[in-house]
Amino acid sequence: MKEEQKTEQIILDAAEIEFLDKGFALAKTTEIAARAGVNHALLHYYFRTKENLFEKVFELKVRELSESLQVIIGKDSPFMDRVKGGIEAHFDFIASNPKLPHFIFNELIQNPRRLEKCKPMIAPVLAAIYNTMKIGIAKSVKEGIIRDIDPMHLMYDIVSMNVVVFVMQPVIGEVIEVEGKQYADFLKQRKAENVETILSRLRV
Amino acid sequence: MKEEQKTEQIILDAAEIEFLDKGFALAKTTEIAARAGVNHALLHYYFRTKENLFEKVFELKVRELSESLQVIIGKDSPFMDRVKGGIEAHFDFIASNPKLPHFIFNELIQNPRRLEKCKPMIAPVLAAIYNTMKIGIAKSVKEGIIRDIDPMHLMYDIVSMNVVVFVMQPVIGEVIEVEGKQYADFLKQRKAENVETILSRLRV
DNA sequence: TGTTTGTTTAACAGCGTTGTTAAACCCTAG
DNA sequence: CTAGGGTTTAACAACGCTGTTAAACAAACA
Repeated sequence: MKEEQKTEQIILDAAEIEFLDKGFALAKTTEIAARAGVNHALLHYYFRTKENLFEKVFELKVRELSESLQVIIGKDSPFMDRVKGGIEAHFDFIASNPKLPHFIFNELIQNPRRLEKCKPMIAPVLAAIYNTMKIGIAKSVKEGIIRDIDPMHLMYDIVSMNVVVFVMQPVIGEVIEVEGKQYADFLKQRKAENVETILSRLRV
Repeated sequence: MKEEQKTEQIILDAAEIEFLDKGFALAKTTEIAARAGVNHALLHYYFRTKENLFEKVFELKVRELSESLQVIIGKDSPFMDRVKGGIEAHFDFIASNPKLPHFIFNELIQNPRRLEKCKPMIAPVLAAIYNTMKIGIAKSVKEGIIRDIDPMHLMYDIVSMNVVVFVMQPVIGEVIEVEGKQYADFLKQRKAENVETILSRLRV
């Protein structure tokens, strides 16, 4: 009987698409209702305000993006393998959520109140990753496996390389014509390139 | 007598600040007028519409960002030096225009019509850089100075590394407390890290 | 059966923003 | 001195979007 989703969830799903696509400012509640195949009065019946609905979507997405960083750490294995695996996992996550990074940062930049609310969600995640990396790096440096590097910079390196290609894709993809299959190939190359670049940076 | 700028330019300057800060959707013409120290009727007297005013600002900024890529090429000198100099120059440009990349991409993503209009401005610049890089790389590979790399990927590598730190700064800077002097130091480190990472990737 | 819950319809109030207009004003170049 | 362009004031029309409301309706359920 509960085969079809509840209406509330249907609206949330529609909202997610709309918000990720246009951002809070340009998204319209009427459009979300339409996309959900539902009357726009009903949307307000469930969520009362646009802000309300947005927050529900946004918090979920912030959590997802935070967790995506955790995969960079990976499980216990030789350091270089862990880094490689971490970069690839992180890349794959962004690849299946290509609009996520730009969306999150855009909303946080444009609305200080939201940023304030999210601090406590983001800070501990960053701290945890930083510490884990620091330990792994220190150990591997002592073993002479890698060059020394500030964990903060390593994080920036990985995130930079993995995120930018997807943020720029909507623009670059229009400027440089590329077919679907070609783009898939390009992404595969890009993933390899990112891994290789970071590993080169680490190799003694 | 022409010591003070013309009103039109004053409005443009105010608009630039406002648009870069909030983006087209959230910027208010009244706010721009106020910031320009000018009546809001006068703004419309000069530019008629918000869209009009925005386009004037936007085209200028797209040109600036495009040109910033050109510095990556640099002048004639040993390849590794050229790359190093290029990365540093590009980094410095973004450092003094930290909001520019996010602004441009955000507007292009959110408004397909604008993207369409900008294609002819962007495409030739990219093509030119691509070709110059391709030649430089081919030559240096033959000389055994660097490993082979697709010019496209090298471009992505450099831009990724240089841009992300500034895009993320408004958020990360809130999450991780950092004083002014410390931030300046961090940027210096970051620039060195970016150069080192790219050069490591290229070294045989 | 009647009650409740979810849903639609349709109309509308309120708000903020953009863009317009008319009138008066001020400065300065001719 | 005066004519014209730049500028202000103040008011307002128009628009689109958010959020509300009342009434009717459908379906599940007691």
